[in-house]
Amino acid sequence: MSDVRVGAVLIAGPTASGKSALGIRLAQALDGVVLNADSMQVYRDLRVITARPTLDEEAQAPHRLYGHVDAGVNFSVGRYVADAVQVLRDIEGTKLPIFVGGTGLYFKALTEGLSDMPPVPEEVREQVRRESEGLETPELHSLLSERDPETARTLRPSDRLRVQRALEIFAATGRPLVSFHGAREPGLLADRPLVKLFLAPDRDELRRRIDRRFQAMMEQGALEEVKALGERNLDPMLPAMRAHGVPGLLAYLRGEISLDEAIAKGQGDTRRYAKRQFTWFRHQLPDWQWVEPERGFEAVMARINVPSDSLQPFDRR
RNA sequence: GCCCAGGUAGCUCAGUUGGUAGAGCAUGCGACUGAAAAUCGCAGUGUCGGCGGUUCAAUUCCGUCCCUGGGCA
Repeated sequence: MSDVRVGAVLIAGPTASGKSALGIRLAQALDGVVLNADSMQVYRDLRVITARPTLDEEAQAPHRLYGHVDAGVNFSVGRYVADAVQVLRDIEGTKLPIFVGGTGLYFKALTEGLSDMPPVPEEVREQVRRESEGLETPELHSLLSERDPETARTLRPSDRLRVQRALEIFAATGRPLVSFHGAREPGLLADRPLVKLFLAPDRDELRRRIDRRFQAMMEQGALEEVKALGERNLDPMLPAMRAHGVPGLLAYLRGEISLDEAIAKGQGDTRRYAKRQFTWFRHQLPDWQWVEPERGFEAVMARINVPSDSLQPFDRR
């Protein structure tokens, strides 16, 4: 019987590819816990608009790292990994971790690790942000060139977010961002046998599903959810405020665009994102197994190779 | 029926004082180390509404027809 040597199952794929349902099914079949690996489904305030599992779905299998963060928090990969460490510690030896999500960077951090960089204090972030206000991105880049030419050379002068991040790290540590690169901490899951699956639906079909799903979200109360979020008057730069659908629906609530335009924007943002997800996984995580979504379950079971009547014991080393 | 304004990339439009055309968006491809559902780079495409005429040369000028929008009747 089962001398299963699987430390974790990782399920990725573009939005609307059926990952969540597969996660639940696998958790039930393998006595596992579904761990979120999606940068937006962590936010408490957003459930409908991020297609986070419903209460009903969460009741069908243990779920962790879903909706555990306030929308006012500037969450990040670093924090995500820290949270994942905790959860993994909790369930170690009792349940099989099944990571499910669409955020490639989170999966990469989990499997390949991040460089050890000190967190940037909030004051420093604020200071850098205040300094960049009103400055064009290329001007920001020249600023970086003066302080940290080494990192500046590696960045496009138009890439505002990365330029800003480099400025923050330099302000916080006095060291070039790139000086931290190279050595990575070992990934949280680095030493375990993993089953890594990317659900790859047909593009045209995916596009249709994305559009349909957005409509369904509207019927399920997406607008009310976004309205409540808007009433918190959070900084529009916060990640949660950027979730697909949120900017458009907020603009609609402010009377700036029509509801149809807001919906079209949400759908378009999601479609373009799905395309980037294909690119990310194809090149950044090339060793993942790509399967059609319908074949996800059997693909995992085949790799795990457990007789279906004795799914219990796992050797997780 | 008459008058006016239009018909150019998948969409919205710019342009060529006559030498076969371009931006944004969309699409495709790509980059990616603490905002990653973010941020950013590259690329393609056109019977320039149809048919005639003038011209060495017409998407551009002329004629005519068709279509769309507005106005008048």
